Amino acid sequence: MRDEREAPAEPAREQARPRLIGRGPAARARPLLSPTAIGPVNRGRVLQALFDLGPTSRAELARYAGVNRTTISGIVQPLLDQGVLVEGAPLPAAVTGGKPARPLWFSPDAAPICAAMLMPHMAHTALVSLTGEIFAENVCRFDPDPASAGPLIDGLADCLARTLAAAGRPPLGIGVAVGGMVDTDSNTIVAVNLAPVLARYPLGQELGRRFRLPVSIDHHPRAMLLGERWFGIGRGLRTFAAIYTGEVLGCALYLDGHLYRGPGGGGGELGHTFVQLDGELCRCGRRGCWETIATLGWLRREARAAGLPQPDAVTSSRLAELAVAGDTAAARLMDRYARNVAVGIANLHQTMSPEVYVLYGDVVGGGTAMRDAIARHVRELVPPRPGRELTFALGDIEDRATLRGAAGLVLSENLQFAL
Amino acid sequence: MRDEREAPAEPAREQARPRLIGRGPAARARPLLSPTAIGPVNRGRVLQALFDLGPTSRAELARYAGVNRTTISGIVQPLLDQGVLVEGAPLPAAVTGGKPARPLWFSPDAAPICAAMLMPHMAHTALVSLTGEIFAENVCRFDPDPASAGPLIDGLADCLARTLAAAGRPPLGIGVAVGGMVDTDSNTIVAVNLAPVLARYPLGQELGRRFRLPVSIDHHPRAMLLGERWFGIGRGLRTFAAIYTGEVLGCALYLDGHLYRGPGGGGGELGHTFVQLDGELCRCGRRGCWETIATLGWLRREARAAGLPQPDAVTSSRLAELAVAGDTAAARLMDRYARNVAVGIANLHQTMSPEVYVLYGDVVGGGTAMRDAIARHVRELVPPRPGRELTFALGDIEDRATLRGAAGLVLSENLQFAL
DNA sequence: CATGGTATGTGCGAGCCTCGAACATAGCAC
DNA sequence: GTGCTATGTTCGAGGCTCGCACATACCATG
Repeated sequence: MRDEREAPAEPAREQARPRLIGRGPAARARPLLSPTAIGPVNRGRVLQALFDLGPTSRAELARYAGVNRTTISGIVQPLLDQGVLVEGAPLPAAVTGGKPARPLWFSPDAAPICAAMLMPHMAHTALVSLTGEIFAENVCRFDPDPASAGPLIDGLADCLARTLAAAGRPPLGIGVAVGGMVDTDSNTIVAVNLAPVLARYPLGQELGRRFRLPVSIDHHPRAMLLGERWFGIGRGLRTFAAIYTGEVLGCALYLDGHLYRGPGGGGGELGHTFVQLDGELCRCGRRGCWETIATLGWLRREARAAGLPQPDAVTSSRLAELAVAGDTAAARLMDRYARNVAVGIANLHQTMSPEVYVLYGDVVGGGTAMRDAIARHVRELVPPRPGRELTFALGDIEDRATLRGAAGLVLSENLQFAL
Repeated sequence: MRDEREAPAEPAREQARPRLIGRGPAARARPLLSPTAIGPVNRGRVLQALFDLGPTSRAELARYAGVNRTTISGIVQPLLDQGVLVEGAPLPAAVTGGKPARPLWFSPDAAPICAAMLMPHMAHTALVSLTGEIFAENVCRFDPDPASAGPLIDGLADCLARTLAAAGRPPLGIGVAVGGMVDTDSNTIVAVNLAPVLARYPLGQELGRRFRLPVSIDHHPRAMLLGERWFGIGRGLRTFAAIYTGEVLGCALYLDGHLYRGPGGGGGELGHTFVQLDGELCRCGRRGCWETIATLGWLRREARAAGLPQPDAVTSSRLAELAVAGDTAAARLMDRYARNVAVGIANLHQTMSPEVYVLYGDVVGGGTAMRDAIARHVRELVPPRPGRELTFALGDIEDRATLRGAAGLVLSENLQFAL
């Protein structure tokens, strides 16, 4: 345990340095800006703006970014020459006249991104174009309970190799969304439930060695969030959250224009926050975690208690069907489930107050009815704050969202120059 | 209510723009960098580094920031000429020889910052030097339950005027820490408990008009956090949290090198997150908020139930005294209180995982015993994450921390060019 | 069909800022 | 005194954006 010091009572400054806490010896300031750094940064920001706006002319981009048109031309021209961008057909001019604008957009022939999801029981790989299309998909299933990480990694690598073979040109990089804890500083898997052999596996390094491409890995809710940020509802938003529901709960945050990764890639482990201190025993050994009331485990126990048919196969999707068919017990259970999910979202909202929540996993099966129920409960559970609104959206189906998210990892690495 | 859309199933891009959610018409990209912008940004970062490191030579700053020595000289020279910085006595050279370094530090004659705290019952103003010293303090008390905002604002303004009269040169600006909700976009008070007349008062604008100085306002936990970031334990940390306890709970977050302010200045309202869904009724009308178990209200009710003397005057400080004196009931209550405080911190930790927590308000009175108890409970309530450590620190006494924090608001405005 | 109006995209020189190399400075050790 | 080391400064080179002027392309009107 590190020493725990108190703020001094004496005038602060004399021995300023010894009082610093928690800084490694290699601590570095945020680097200063240099004229040469401007280029890549601005190129990244222009491309971000393109993602956020869709096909856009140079003049429009200049207005959006608040810079001179010539600046945009200078940034964009090399990208056109390299074939990253293409110039679309001239748009009809506005009624007021003027030279018609030529929108810029990503070339279908630009380098794609190789995306992968790695789950305990399967791997799924694909190429993702800069326009968000998914192609060259490959899937492989793993034996349950493998004795070592080898077979899983080999399976994933085979899948990746097949997918990469379909790429016309070398992709920008490989992004992997992992169904478990990931240390994003070291590109290493920390632990995967149901696949303990993957604990501490240096996945980034290993894939980089095999394929000679930059590799970005992260855990899967964060990847989904980035998929949304680059290709989905998150485009142009400054602050939003992704919530994954199902057997477990997951969460990721986009705050103030940046994916939030806590120290060592922590943060977002909302499933084990307390919502009922003396509640049910959780898998983590504590009582009353959000996971004890907002996962499929809870739902199925309650479905059995309510006498629903096939309680162990109940999902939000099934509940919604039953409710539509007039099963009032199912409708009641669905509402209670929605409220339980809403509790965790409400707590998150009080803590960080993002503007938009994107829901993934099981609750997506419940459709708009489920989404609206969750939204209603969250609004009821959060003290009103005048002028602030809340938006709830249903995310893509799981694999699609995750693959796009894995691609988003690579994009973020390439475009979001930290500064 | 805003419409709530789903991610489309078709290839994403064609009608990209209509799908954007939650963007005002004036949405702007992060601005591009320009050569002229580099100057102020780098100056700000060098000054930040000075705050973080204490008195430091040009060469050391250059190493820390990873830039050429000449660059630092170029940035620092104008600041020396203006009298913001001064060159200290040459430090003895290292054993290995070399020209002795001349550390740079803030001049005692540099422009100070005018800091204020505005609470329902009082105002407290002071000048804060760039070295963190507090002087020219003034205090005024308000009548309870005033009929209008006028007298409160006049009282604050009088206080400010007296403090400003003591300043040798015009201060950098006025920072105000407000004991209530603040909209930092509009520099307006949203609401203050116990002083409803201040609701929606445009404090920033009014003080700017009266004193012709830049004004920054924010709610007081966030100010305290910034005080720590610039003058205290937070120097050089990338991610930490401030937790205020007492009659109410407050919280502020410094994430990845930035103060977190949610949309419209929201976020950090941890007091009304649920920790016991069927718990006590909270002032907010909901049940089981953290505030129902981790404030002085709870503590005093329990003190009465435990038969402690003068239960309505119990504080952490008093509890600690009793416990030291051998009162086991007090010791037990103190531990329960510490655990209740720890619950909210544990939830925050799961959500954002900051490295360091600085505690303010009532629990500071409980001293290291209280801090250690809270630390122990948090560590017990959070699933372990290998390699991550948690640090707990006691903050300054309240007014001091808050005034420095108010000064920190102005510094952040001046130095932390958003970018 | 010619003309004026409007908006887009492109050269060109100016200005800002950092960088590297070379140099002056100031202490230590022998 | 001589060599060594590290700090701080001088100066020219290079990267990037900006404003201005200009070519281009379409509309509306008479």
